[in-house]
Amino acid sequence: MLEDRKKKVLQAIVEEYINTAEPVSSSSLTNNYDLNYSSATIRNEMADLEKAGYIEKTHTSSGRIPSEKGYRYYVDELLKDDNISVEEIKYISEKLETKVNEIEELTKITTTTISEITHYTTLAIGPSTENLLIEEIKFVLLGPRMLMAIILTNTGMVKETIIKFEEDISEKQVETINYMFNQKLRGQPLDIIDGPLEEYLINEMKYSVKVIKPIIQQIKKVISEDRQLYLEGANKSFELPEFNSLSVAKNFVNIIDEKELMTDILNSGFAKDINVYIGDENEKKELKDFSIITFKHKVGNKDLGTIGIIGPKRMDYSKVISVMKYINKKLKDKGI
Amino acid sequence: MLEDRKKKVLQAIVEEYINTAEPVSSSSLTNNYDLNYSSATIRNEMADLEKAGYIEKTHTSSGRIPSEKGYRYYVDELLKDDNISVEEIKYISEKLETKVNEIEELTKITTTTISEITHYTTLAIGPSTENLLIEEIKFVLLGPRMLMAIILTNTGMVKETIIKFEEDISEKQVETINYMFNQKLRGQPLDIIDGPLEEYLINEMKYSVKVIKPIIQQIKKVISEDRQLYLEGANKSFELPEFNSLSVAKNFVNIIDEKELMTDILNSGFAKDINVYIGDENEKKELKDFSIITFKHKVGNKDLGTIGIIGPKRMDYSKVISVMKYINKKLKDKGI
DNA sequence: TTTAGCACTCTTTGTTTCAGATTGCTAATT
DNA sequence: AATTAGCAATCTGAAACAAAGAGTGCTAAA
Repeated sequence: MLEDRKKKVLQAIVEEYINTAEPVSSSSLTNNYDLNYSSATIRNEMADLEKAGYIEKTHTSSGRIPSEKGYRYYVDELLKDDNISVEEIKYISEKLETKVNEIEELTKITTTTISEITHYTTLAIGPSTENLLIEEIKFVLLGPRMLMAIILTNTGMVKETIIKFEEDISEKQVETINYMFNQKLRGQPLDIIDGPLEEYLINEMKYSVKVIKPIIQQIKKVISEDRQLYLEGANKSFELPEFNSLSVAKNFVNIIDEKELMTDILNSGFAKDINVYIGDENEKKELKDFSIITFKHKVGNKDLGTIGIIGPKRMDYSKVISVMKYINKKLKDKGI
Repeated sequence: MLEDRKKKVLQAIVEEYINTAEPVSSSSLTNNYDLNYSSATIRNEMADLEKAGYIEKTHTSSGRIPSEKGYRYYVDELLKDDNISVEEIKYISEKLETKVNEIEELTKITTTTISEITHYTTLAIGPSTENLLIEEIKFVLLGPRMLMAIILTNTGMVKETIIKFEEDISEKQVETINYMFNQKLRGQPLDIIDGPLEEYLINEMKYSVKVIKPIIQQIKKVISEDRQLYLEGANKSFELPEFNSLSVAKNFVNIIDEKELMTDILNSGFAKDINVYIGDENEKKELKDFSIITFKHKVGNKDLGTIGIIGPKRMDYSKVISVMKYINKKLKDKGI
C-alpha cells in the first residue's frame, strides 16, 4: 500500500504524462497537483516509486513515465470516473436519443459518438448470436426463383437473407416450407440448423430437396456470418505523438486492418462492465504497446454488442471510462 | 511525339522506378531494357526527356524519376495491359465463381481479390440507386408493431428495412398498405417517395396517418442512405517505401477515414471503363500525392458499383489495369 | 524531514567531414 | 553525325564530434 504522498506523486506523474506525452521531471510537479514540496523531495519519492516498479526512466537522467504497473494502479485506485463535462453529457444525450429501428444503427451512432468525444479510435461489433433462440422464421417469395427468409430471435434481432433457386417455386410450396421450418425451429437455438436438424429436414421433406437445400445452406451462412465490425476515427490516433514513430503507426494499421484480430479482441474476457487492458495485459501480443478499453452495451437486457477503444498506453483512462459509464447509464433507460 | 529510343528510355525509367522506388540512373539502364547504349548516350536522352517534362531530378546530381506527365504518357502510350500471370488468372477466376445471392457479396469478394492480387489498398461502393425503378414493394408483418418493407428494383436489387409503430397494426391494414403503395409506386423511380408523392399518400390514406407516416419516413431513409463502403488492404499501403514518410502515411489515413471523400472519389468522372487519375489530376487536392484507378463493375448490364485502387503515383499501373480488365471480362459472363 | 547545491549522465542539436553516386559537358572515337 | 570515354562539379547521407540543456542522485546543510 502506498502512502498518501506517494499516491499523489504517482497520480501527478500519470496525469501529467497523459497530458504532455513527455517524461515528467521532479521540478515540473513542485507547486502543481497539490504538491508543495521542493523538487528534491519529489525526487526522493520518485526514486521510491521507481524501486517499487510504478514508474520508469527512459534513460539515466530523464524524467519518469508510468510503468504498466503504474497505469494499472492509477486505473484501479486513483482514477476519477466523473471526468465528463456538461457539454459532453448534452452532446451524448442528444446523439443517443436518435430514434432507431435497428440495433445496428444504434451501435453505429454510439461508436461514432464515443470516438468524437474521446478522440480515440473506436471499434465495435454487433451482438453475439450465441444463445439466441429462434422465435419465428418468415418466408417471402420475392420472385419465381427468389425467396427471402426472415429470422426473428427472442431478443428482437432480425436477420434476413435472400435465397435463389434453379427452378420456379410456388406460393403453395412456400407455405409448406413456412409451416415445416417453424414447426421444427421455433424456440430452438439459432445454430441448431447447422446440426442434426439439417439432415432431418432434408429427409423429412425430401419431396423437394432442390428447394430445401439452398434454404438451409443460406440460413446456415447468414447465421454463421462474421458479425459486422465498425471502426471510427482511425485517423484520430494519428494525431497522437506516439504515432510519430513509424513502427507504432504501422503496427496500428495492421491491427485495425485485421478484422479477425479485432473481433477476437472485442470478444475476450468480460469480468466487469468496463474492462481495461494495459499493454502486455492484452491477450494479443500485437497489442503490447496499446491499451484497450471495452464494454458491452445493452439496452435493458438486450445485448447490443461490444464497443472498444484503442489507444496508446498513455491513454486518458479517466475520460474514456467516464464516457463509457455515462453511456451505459443512458442506454439502460432507452427503449428500442 | 517521342522518338522510339526516347520512348524506350522513358518506359525503362518508369518501370524501373516502379520496381525499385529509387531514382533511376543512366548507368542502371545500359544493357537493360533493350537499351544497348553507353550511359552517356542514355544521359543525353534523359536530358532531353527532362527538358520535355517527362522526368525530373530530385536534386542536381540525382537519377531521374517520372513526372506526372511521364506517368501519364506511360499509361496512355507505353503500358502493357496483359500483365497478369496464369496463376493470377486462375486465382481470380476461382474467387469470382463463388455463388452469391446478393450483389453486396460479390462486391466484397471482388474488392478483396483485387487487393490480394495487386497488393494495393482497394475501395468500393455499392451500386448507385439513381435511375432505379421500383418493381414491387412487399410488406411483411414481423410483429404487432413491427413491419418489414422489401423494395425490389428493376435491376434485381433488393432493399429491406424495418418499421416500428406506436400502435398495433393488423394484417388487414398491411394488405391495404401493400395494395396502395404498389398501386402508386410500381414502375416509378426509387426517389419518387421523397417528392410530391409523400403528401399525396398521406392525404389519400389519411385513415391512418400514424401508420403511413413512419413507413414513408423509413423508406425515405433507406433509399437515401449512404451507399455501403468497402475498404480492403489498408495495411498493404504501409509496406510501400513511400509510407516511411510520416506525412504521406498520415495523409493516407485521413483520406481513407473520410468516408464522404472516398465516396466522392469513387463517384467522379467516368469517361472510360477504367479511369486513371495521377497525382494532381485528381479532383481532390488531398490526393495530389496519390494515384487512383477506378472502374465500374457490372454483371451483364447490372451496375454493381465502383471499385477503386489507391496507391502512390509510383503505382504498378500495368498490373492494376491488367487485373481490372480481366475482372471486367470475367464478370460480363457471370450470372447473378 | 526537507531542501539546496552540485557533479554526473544522457539526449538533442548543430557542425564538419568524407565517401559515394550521378550528372553535364567536352573532347575523343566510331 | 552519332556515340562514348573521361572528368570536374554537385549533392546526399552517414559518421564523428562538440556544445548546450535537462534531469537525476547524492551529500551536506537547514
